[in-house]
Amino acid sequence: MASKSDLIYRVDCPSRAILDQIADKWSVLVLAVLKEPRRFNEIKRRLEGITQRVLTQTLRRLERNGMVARRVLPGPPLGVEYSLTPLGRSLERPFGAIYDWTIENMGVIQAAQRRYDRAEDA
Amino acid sequence: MASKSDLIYRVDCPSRAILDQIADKWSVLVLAVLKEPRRFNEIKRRLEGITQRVLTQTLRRLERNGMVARRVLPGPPLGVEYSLTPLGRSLERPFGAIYDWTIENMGVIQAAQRRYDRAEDA
DNA sequence: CGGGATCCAGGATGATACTG
DNA sequence: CAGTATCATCCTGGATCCCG
Repeated sequence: MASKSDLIYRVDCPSRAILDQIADKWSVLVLAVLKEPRRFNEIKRRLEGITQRVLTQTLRRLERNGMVARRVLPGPPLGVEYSLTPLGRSLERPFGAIYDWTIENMGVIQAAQRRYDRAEDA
Repeated sequence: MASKSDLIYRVDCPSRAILDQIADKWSVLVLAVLKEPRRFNEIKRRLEGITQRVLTQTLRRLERNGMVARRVLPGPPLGVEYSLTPLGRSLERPFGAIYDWTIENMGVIQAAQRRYDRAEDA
């Protein structure tokens, strides 16, 4: 009875690789910040807690995936502006839904965590 | 000019902690599998590539966050069934949107990646 | 069947220093 | 300003063995 079709989410499905790329917290937040085009340090300042290294990596990954465009501003002084591509903009809605869900359900989740942790102690 | 409000996504906002909890690929896939209640090894079989350790951790985390319910089946033989709570079910829509987006845009993304990688070589 | 405990290696991360 | 390079560290995940 255990046929091949039991395996719904196969490892070799490209969607799995893509999920790996986008399903992380910083991508959600970076995409949110880039609703308007911004420069590197602008993004960094708005995402309290991110390090320059991780921000660079995240932006590179998003750029490679075609979700973010990188544009060097005619200088000096040096400047680089990041913005959403059409593909990146198409992610705004689903990612926004996640973020909104998070905000809406913060209270419920924190209550659940307290309940769980209390039960653990016993 | 650089006021405190520039900092949209503060580290101390609980939503950031919650995003940490849910924004990973396995949560998306586990929640998808649990559209119907399933037992541990059923889930594991359907999520090709996940190890038992990681699946356990993911389920525990989802349980702690109040998104998944764990129920020990009257045995023997032993059995444990996992199912979505109402909170978990409320995540189906936004997570499903992410998954659908992934499927729809696989081709575009892979093309972008090839383009990027080719440009890198040069 | 459904895990818990342990060990171990590799990748991610933070801090720091340097550069065009 | 917008990164790259390096190093020490930490944490995750894989593999394995065991138990009720």
